[in-house]
Amino acid sequence: MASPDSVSGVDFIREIIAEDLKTNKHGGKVATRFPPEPNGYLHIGHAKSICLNFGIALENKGGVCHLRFDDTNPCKEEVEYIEAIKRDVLWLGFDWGKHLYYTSDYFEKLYEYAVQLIHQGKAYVCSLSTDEIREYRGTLTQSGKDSPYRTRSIEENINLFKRMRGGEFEDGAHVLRAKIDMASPNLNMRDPAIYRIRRTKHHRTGDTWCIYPMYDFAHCLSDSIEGITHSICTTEFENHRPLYDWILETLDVDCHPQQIEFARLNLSYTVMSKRKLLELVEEKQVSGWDDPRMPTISGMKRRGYTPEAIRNFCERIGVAKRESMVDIALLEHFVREDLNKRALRVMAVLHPLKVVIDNYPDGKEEDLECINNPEDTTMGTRKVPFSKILYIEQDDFLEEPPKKFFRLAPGREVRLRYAYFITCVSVIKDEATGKIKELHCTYDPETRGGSAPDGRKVQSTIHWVSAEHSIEAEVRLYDHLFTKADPCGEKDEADFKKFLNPDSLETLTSCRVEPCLANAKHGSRYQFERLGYFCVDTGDSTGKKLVFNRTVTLRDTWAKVQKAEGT
RNA sequence: UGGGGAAUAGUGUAACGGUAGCACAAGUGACUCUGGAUCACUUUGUCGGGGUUCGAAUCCCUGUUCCCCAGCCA
Repeated sequence: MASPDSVSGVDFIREIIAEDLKTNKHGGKVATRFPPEPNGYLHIGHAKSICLNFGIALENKGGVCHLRFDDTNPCKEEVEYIEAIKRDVLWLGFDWGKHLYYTSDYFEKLYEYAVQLIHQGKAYVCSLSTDEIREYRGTLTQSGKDSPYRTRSIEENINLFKRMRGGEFEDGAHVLRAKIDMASPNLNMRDPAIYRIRRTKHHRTGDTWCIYPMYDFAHCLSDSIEGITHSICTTEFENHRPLYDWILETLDVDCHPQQIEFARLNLSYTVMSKRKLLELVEEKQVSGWDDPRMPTISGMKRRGYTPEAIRNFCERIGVAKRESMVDIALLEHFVREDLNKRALRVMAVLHPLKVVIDNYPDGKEEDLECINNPEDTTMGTRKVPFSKILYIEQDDFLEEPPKKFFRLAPGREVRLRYAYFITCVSVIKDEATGKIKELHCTYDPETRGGSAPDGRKVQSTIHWVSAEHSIEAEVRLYDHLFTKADPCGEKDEADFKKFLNPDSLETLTSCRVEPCLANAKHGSRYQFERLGYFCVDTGDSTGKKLVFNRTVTLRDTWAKVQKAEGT
């Protein structure tokens, strides 16, 4: 029996938060955080987390969400990533306001906490080597054994820890460990390392430090310092929660946030780990982190996806604990849904086929009125030039049309969108190859604008551009990055690259687009009628050479028919 | 018997002892100057086995499967 005020239909995390609010657990406050490590670009999986954390803050009165860079490992982190991450979060539509933090800002405090732990007899300096520590840790089924350094006196530990900070030791010589339980069935509790020596320049603190806190130590305390109420992370950290809680309890801090774990997002036909994505970037399998085929936020942005579409997607997939694989078709659905409402329609011919209108006067040209967006008439109309010689799509003509093919064929009449009805009268082929070179058609002057006064119907409407007036453009067609829905499903982790899709990028260099596109701005999005959504590439498009990225195709029932017939 | 999680249409996610719902995908039809969009309709599901109950996806027992953990990564 559901109580009338029970929260239902929301995810389990929001349910917990609503309950906490009701019981006044955190004094009515809601503070979340998004804590990326600046060691790579953000991807759609991060978008899920961003929407969750910032979304929760937005939904609750007085709620806040901090952006905190978890920069505790100077070996892997770079400022370039920090800037990229900030840009991507903003682009997605979220704002941390004044709440921008860095774990490195807490290094001094964290050091003091570590000293306090030593004083409490709850941490010690261990001088075992990495290999020895591993040996002493035991295995999943066998308990570990105590380090011989576990019994060092507090004074000795303090002295050693100070000298670690002072730079007296080489990397790896010592490590500070929490003194918990080497027999714990949870390996994270077997005296985890909390500080290690790294004589590496940090991108923010420079050479100030040569010891750096580990994630487990830094994260919970950073949350606590910032007054976070709900620390939301992914399920692989579930095993770390006892340690998270142990540190905050042992140190007796005022603020003890609740860690809650949810399942990370997996998307079909792509990979979702910064390590793997970095590998693709470094091996030049893609042009960079913002390659439009990448599942990164910057890649999707360059591809033409909108923040709204991504947010809608994140909302729709929900939040739960079970491992799952979301169909990339769902993401594409939200992209289409959003773009359908807002994208300007234009005509573009990707694979041009020359068409001569035999009975159209030489040298004549006229401007025909076209609707910019039938979904939104406030977007108005534009004039598109028409003339005797046109280009249509090669796919829109078949010399021997199968039964369900409605487009142009010898003797058949179709409509040129917003223009005239035309009838194909002859086909000119290359004598050597047999390839169709051009079509000759006649037009019906009575059908100007696209409708016939006698009311006769045509089976289809095709798009076109005027040969003389259209401009050349390069168009990049993208397909899934991988050929396999789950490229990481193999036994061998490294095998994912076997499934890289060799056809994920097809570059078309002789496309013809409407003249109105001559001054199209970087990133602006269009629907090329009957083809899909495209945007002006921000990287390579110039005034001299227009470059478009295909964001996503239109739903294509003809393609479906063809597939069903096995052609 | 290492420990920690999770199992609901093809996919994802609701239902918190009371009609298994929603979205995508798939299919059918209507409409259409985009084979687009839109609209209507349809197919498909509670991991297995026991039990409690008038009634179980939900509670109990039991089995199975999948994921995570042996970094001085996060």
